[in-house]
Amino acid sequence: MAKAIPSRSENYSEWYNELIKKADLAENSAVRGCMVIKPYGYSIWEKMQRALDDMFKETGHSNAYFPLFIPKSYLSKEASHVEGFAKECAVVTHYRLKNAEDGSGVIVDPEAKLEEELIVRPTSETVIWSTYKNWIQSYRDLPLLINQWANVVRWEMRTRIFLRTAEFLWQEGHTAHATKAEAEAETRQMLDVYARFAEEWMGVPVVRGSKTPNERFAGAEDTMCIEAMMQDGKALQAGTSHFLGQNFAKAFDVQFLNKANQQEYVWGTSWGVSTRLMGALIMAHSDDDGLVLPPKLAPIQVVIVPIYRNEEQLAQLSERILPLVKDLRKAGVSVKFDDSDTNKPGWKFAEYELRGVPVRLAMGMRDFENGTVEIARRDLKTKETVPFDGILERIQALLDDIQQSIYQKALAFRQANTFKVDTWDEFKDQIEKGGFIMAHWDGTSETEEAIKEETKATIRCIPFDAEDEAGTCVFSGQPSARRVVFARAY
RNA sequence: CGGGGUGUAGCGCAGUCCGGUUAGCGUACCUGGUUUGGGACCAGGUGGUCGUAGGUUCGAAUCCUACCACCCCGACCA
Repeated sequence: MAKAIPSRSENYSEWYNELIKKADLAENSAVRGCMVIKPYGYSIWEKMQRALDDMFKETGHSNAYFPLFIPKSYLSKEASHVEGFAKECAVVTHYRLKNAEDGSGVIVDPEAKLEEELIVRPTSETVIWSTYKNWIQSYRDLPLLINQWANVVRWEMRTRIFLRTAEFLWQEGHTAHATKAEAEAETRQMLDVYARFAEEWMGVPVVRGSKTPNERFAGAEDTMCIEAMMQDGKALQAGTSHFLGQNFAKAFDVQFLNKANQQEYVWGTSWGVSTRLMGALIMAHSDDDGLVLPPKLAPIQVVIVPIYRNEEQLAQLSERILPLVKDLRKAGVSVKFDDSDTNKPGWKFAEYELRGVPVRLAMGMRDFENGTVEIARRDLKTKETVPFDGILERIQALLDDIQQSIYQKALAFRQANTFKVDTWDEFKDQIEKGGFIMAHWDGTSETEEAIKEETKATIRCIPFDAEDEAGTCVFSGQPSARRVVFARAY
């Protein structure tokens, strides 16, 4: 058991960290808070990118690229925006190094100070809206529907691999519209895209809703989000979509001439998901034996392990297996035939389980003679011996089944850990046990902050699907019309 | 950024308190042989700026100072 990882119940965060290292997803770098995403982890991210990018294109968006550096002055143009980000910005002040005169190494050349400092983007609203000003003159230029795949930097005090890193990868959509209604519809449309991606691709059920004013994006009029529950009962914000109103249009003077020949400010949205989704994927499904990946995002969907004593046996097995490999690839299934003789079958079984490969086939001489093959599924750790004939169809059906099954399991977990709570004592008691708490809230920031202060729980969102239900605030006793989701969050 | 902990071979660790042969163990890796249906076995080997930089000392992994990174708790955080 050379590569065993700690159990979830023993130490959840150590389990998370070790799993990421052992499954070869990523590692910490020499730079504080920054990570190296390793090939196996990056290929999962690439699959996420591909699926999301397709969905963005289907909804009419185009990709573009804006600069990494933002002039300092841009950041101050939208008041609440700068307030939200100022404390965590990396700043470029010089553009040249030189050798120290005492030979001690390289130093920043004091003569190469920048006239105006550059901010490494924490998000790109400012640089993009300053560009949109030049691109938009008429209602005919709208809507402007743009996405960019990029890295951003936020100088976080406390980092956690994938969940909160100083530099992370993401996509950020930035759109401009002629009307408020259109921008609002876009905000909701992209949130729904994220929810569909989380549920159908990642197998992670999410709650859709709006943030409270306290938790809103700096510069937005409404922030919608999807919230997922991790296996320790904590919430993870998995994606956000912001209705920006005319805030950035006004800050960067982006106006257009409407059909009636009148100048109007445009309406904006922005929306993003990041490599944090990798953290969500890991924490939602994986177990004490390692990663559990949904087939739609698994870099290797099927691994085939031959069990042989000598070259002749391997040749025989290969002759039967290789056509299957070819057929699987033709059917769009990513498959690895691991005929390496560097490790024994037992080692390979454990290794591919650690890496979360959804389906494993094993074939030895016993199967070869019986015309059978052993098929195992990662999520349930079950295996059975089945006829080799028809295995292709069986694999495809099993991949579909696993995709559904891990979603259903995560959904059942969330349902079992979501509680309606009506008294403050009950609230304090339940929050210690974890999970989502559905409770009434009086709608004030004061109450929200007081609850956070006392319990570390935040309002994750005001869910769209909450039913109207008259009640009283769990903290203040004031009247409330519907329940909101409280939880401790990452 | 405050409190606590850690940093020694690719990985996991001992040694540090109380300075003193050539810095050790497990695993991985290499070679040969035997093995192969759940992380094989035997034998022989390779691999170390002891986190970095200074200092104390005849002598530093060990003592002192500063810095860097990681982990846990807090503050901060869309």
